[in-house]
Amino acid sequence: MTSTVSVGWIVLGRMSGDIAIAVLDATGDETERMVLAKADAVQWLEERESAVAPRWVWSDATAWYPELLAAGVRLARCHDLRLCHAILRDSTLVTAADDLRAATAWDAASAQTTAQASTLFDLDEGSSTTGPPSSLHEALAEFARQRQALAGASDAGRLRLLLAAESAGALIAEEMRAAGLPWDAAAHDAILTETLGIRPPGGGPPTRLRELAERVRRELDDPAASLDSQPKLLRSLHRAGILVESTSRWELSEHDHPVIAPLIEYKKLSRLLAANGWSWLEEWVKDGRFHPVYIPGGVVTGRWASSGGGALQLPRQLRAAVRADPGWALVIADVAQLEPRVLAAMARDDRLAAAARGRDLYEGIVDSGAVATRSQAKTAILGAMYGATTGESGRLVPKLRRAYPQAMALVDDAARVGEEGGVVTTWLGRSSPSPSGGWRDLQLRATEAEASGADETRARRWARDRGRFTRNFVVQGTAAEWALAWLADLRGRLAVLPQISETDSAPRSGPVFQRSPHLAFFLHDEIVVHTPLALVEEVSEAVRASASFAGRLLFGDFPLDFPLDLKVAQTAEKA
DNA sequence: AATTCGTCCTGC
DNA sequence: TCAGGCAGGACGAATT
Repeated sequence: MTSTVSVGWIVLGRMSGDIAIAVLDATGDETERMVLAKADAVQWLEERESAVAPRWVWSDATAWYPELLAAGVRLARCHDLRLCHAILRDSTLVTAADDLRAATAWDAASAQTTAQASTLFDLDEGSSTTGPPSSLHEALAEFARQRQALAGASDAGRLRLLLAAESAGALIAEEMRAAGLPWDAAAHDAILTETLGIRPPGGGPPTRLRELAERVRRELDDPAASLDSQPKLLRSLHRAGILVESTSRWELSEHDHPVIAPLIEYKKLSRLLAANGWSWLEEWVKDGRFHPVYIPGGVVTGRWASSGGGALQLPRQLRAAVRADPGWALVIADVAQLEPRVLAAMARDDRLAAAARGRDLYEGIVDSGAVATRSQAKTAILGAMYGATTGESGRLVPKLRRAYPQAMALVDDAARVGEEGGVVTTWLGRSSPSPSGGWRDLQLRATEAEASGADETRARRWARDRGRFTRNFVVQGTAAEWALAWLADLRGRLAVLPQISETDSAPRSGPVFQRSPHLAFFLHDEIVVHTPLALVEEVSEAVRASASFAGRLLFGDFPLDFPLDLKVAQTAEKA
């Protein structure tokens, strides 16, 4: 993320099994071009990486980096043309984006996403139709378009930070996928057995789950009741006199009937079995690692998405199965109340920043006198960021508006822009999508003289919906940028910590993830680092330093801290 | 038979 | 423990 003086870019492209390479100097002029066989290219890259550490320019990290990682090569910096294209194409900070928008081939999904769907027909051809263009020619053309767009941008500095952070994220996502999250299958199995009961050898539901199902059927006085089909269960409930409209937990719990408690418990357990039961364990945990697929920029706001294994929805209950290797530890850190802190900084709201000083932002709001209790503060803040209008949250938001007018003006403005069909932009320059054609049509129709009342009502509702989206977009998106900066800086700090081969007698060979501290998990505002025990202190310090760096990188000297909740988890030695 | 839709629950 | 934002995954039901 730091600026460099003379090191330029090296652009990579594929050419029928070989690698085509163009070296650009710091001003972007091409100084050298060559074609190398794949095997030679890996060595050449490794040599250039250690000699000059250029910013590697490639079409798509998912198409290039896994192979390099498998060969033991890690790169410090890249420019991911696919991800950067998406940002620049839509950013309101880019004044001339016509050329980028015309280059629609770069709107393609990542090679990896498409490859998963078509492994059966994978012909391993560079010219395949999946992913963005992979030739050197196309990469150079797109890179030129992107630099052109940046040159004319109204706040190129911020956009450059965003592109660097997004690209670093692309590297980190592949590295974390390759490294995996240390996962103790035996511990997971023990949790399942403890919660769900014993699996019958002949198959079928585990004992506790089956007992619960029988109890539910007994209480319903319906021996054949189907508990796994929503409509059928609903009918059974109605027959038993429980007049719910849905089978969701919150509605069930409003009723008083002996079937409710076991039914809710049944649904909870059956959910665990279906989502993260033994078959999940078998499918996703190999050799003590959970290998999720992360998708940087997979969410419109810039948050990461994931694909496969539900990596971002791991139930808290299973966190105990995340265990460091023997002789290693996990450093687990999350940011307390990231989004409201980001909002305070974006809005330069000194009063909200003052409330955020110290550990707990919600207590700070209570201390300022805006609301009476911590839970009210939390409800009010969430309501402010999500656009709540009703209930307790809707009643509390006005109090917040009086206490923190600057912060509230920022989200209120974002909502108004969205309602009017406009586009909002995060701190570093990621813009929200434009409203759909259908949305625009409806708003237009509703303003015409002969518009029906129904149209007007619907138009107003859609407008409010979009307002809530853009209101949340600026905060969630900027929080995602903060988190990316945190990750990217941390990765750099971890890279310069010693490998255990230098302090220990471990073998030098093998994947780099077996020798040094590495990121193992990331979830919006939480990171997990897997590290040799000897480096726990250094890693913890790096995690904190990076958080504070991220705050300064985005918000300069605005007085706001981002306190971490940091834990070290070490696997107990077995005697 | 295959695909899409709806519901519910998990995470932030 | 709902309202109010962003997601993914499972599974049954509806649709083609």
